[in-house]
Amino acid sequence: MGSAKTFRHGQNLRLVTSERIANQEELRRRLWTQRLRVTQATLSRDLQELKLVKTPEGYRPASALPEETAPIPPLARALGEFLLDIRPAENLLVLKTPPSGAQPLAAAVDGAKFPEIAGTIAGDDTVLIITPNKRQRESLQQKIESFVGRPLRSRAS
Amino acid sequence: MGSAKTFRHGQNLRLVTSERIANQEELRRRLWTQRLRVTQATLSRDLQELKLVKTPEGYRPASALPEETAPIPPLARALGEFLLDIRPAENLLVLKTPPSGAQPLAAAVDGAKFPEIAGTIAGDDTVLIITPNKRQRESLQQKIESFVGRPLRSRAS
DNA sequence: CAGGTCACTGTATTTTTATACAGGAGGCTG
DNA sequence: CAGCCTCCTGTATAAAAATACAGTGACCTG
Repeated sequence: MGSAKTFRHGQNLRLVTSERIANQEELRRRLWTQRLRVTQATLSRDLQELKLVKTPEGYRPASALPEETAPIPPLARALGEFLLDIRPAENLLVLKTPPSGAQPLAAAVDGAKFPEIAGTIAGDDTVLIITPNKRQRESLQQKIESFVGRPLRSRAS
Repeated sequence: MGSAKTFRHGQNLRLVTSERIANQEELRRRLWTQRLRVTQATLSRDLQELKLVKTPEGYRPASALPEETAPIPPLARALGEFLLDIRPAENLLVLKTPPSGAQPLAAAVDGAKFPEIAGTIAGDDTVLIITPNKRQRESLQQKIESFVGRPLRSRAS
């Protein structure tokens, strides 16, 4: 079950950026309410891999590191990690992500070079995919949904 | 002897930014070589006061990290402050703002959690709101307009 | 001067985070 | 299939950081 980790990473990112998590134990309890049963040790590793550092105001991305810019994440991985919701709208498809998830997800989607896609626009937590018409949007939506094994939670925003 | 602390703060800052200090104990040892005899507890307090956070690469000023996500302005206030124009377009709603007004306005709109909204994307002076269809856009538009007591005038940007 | 407050710090301890180690699951090769 | 990886994780523990508490000295104020 390799995808559990990436999904959990996405959840870590979402929780940590959306609410104020004081320590790993608290994060563990929040994940617990989502059926995610992991130990503090695992979260310590997760936070390290996500490059999140502890500040008095919670965990923050350790930006401004001269590190290598991550290569475009393969689509499946990016979807697992970032995709929160899919919202169709006529010839458009809106993908919701955790804060700052839109750019990497959009890059991955672009990289996949779907023929249906006319273009994409990424904000902070929203990716807008434009297709020529509703039919093509439906086709694309189906493909994307098939990539995501798990059900998506609709989050009002 | 109140100035000891200030001086030590300066030294902390100098050491921490010029070489890679892995933990408070190491910092304590470096200070020791300068006749500064303090305990780990004091350094813990110092680092907090200096707003230095521990990263895998040593201690860094928290200011180098992404700002605290500003509390989202209540919708009414944000609309009053930023909204210049409302432009409907089929199932889309374009909100114009003064320069750099789009992000805060979009945050406020997001925070209001309108059910009609599939997603928003904010540029610099433009917020694009996507709704599933024209009907919902009309509904949303009406709500937003009702929030704004004053008449809107189109201003070229 | 007595009494009170405040800022600062150390000691001892608790809380939080990191890690050494081992086991399980899956993949690959011969 | 055996043997050998690699990845991921939990348990147990070590390391690091934060803090409760108490003590000290400077500085007021009556």
